[in-house]
Amino acid sequence: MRHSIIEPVEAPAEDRAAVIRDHIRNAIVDRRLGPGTKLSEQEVGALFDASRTVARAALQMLSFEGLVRTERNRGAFVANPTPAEARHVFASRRVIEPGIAADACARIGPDDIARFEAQLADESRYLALRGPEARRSEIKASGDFHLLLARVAGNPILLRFMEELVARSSLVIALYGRTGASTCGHSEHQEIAAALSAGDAERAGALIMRHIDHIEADLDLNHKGSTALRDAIAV
Amino acid sequence: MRHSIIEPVEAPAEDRAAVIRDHIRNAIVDRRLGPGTKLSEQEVGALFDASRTVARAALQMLSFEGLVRTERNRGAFVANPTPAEARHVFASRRVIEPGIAADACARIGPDDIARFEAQLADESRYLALRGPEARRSEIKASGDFHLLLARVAGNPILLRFMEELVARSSLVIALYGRTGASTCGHSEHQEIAAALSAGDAERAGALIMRHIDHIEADLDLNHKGSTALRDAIAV
DNA sequence: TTTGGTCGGATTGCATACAATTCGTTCATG
DNA sequence: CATGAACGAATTGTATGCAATCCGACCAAA
Repeated sequence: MRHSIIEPVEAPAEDRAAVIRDHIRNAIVDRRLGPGTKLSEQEVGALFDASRTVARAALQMLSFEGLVRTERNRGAFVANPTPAEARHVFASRRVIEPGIAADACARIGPDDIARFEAQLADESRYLALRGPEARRSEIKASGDFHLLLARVAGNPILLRFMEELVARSSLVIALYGRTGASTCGHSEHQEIAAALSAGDAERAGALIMRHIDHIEADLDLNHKGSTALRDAIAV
Repeated sequence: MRHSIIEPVEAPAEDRAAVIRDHIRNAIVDRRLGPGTKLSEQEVGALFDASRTVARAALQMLSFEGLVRTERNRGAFVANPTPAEARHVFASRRVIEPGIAADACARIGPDDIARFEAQLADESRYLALRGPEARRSEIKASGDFHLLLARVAGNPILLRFMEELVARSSLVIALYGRTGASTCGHSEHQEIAAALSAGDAERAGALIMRHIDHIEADLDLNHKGSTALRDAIAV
């Protein structure tokens, strides 16, 4: 009944650009769109039955999130992070996530714990499956864990920062990931959730830190940086 | 001569929307545009001799930064942060800035130290002046100190986050600031810079934390939250 | 084969026209 | 006087047209 006053009965003419943005972002995070893929305004618009204006707005949003790189008079492309950018992403996560874990620890409640359990169950399920499709879902779920953590922390600003960082991490892993170290990640997620449930903020922070270390250690961030002239002389 | 290859001789047809965005952002941070001010697309466009399309793009950027709130079919307004949002801003800074200070400590060099000194000198200069004009410059310079810190840290992602947080802080201070506690802030900036120069990351982090505490303590975040029905029943 | 130049298609940047929505005003009614 | 409906001005949401720009194909010359 509590919906009757606030929530409109029908869809409130949702922002179409945001819908397009969400679809494309999911496609990028799920690796259905590889780094470097061209995203033409006309094509995107046609795909969602919208004009270039709306498609352009969606691409602009994605460009703010760092998932899409736009070049003037050339168009928008799925971002192709350099190793340096990849390191920046993880350095940012090292700065932010321990603090988020501490906040989450202070605010976590029974229903949050239930959400964590559901999340971990999802991860286990995907982990059991095989094939590229399952692997994509697994990466997605792994990111969702960190977003759940941020949501529990209860700070919308930090949540938005984490959304950006998690999405960019997916791109980085797609580009530089070596193996399925995500299996190792799952048990770490369990430990983190346990520390949170126990209210041990310090331990949760330390575990998160180690977890990020492990994710980054599984990347191959050397010599892939395309020794192109362009990068060599880049200012 | 090193400019001859990379940098174009003429201005490279800079993005006009970004120019508009920067102007409006400065106006907001400098308090020339107060919270709640309507920013009509037509007016903004006319002011910069551009069409609504470009003005709209600029407003969209500012909306992503949290400086402008857009309501569908109603338009864009300078953000009017609630006390809760204000607390989120400072909570985010508490999470991020100590980490930035640590990174800055690890990378700081002689030229950076010189920049800090120049920055502190600027602050002193504005502090000596009187009048609302001087006070605006003072607030701006105070924010610039934190941005310089983030720039020295060398992580573009965290720098962008800090740009957003500093800008929103200005709004919050404009709304809820009590007195000129910024004077107290200046000596703290000096201490922080000293700790950085000495390479004492731990002390720098602790000082930053206390500094943020002091800034927030000078705010009056109670009972100003407009006990409007709208907020009372907000989901 | 490689280098340099020109042309044409395709795409973006921007301005503008039209449709949809909102809000203040006016006015009729209880 | 208070309430509510209806109208109209103003503003935003969206589509589309035109000019500017870029890129690849093609071709000529060394």
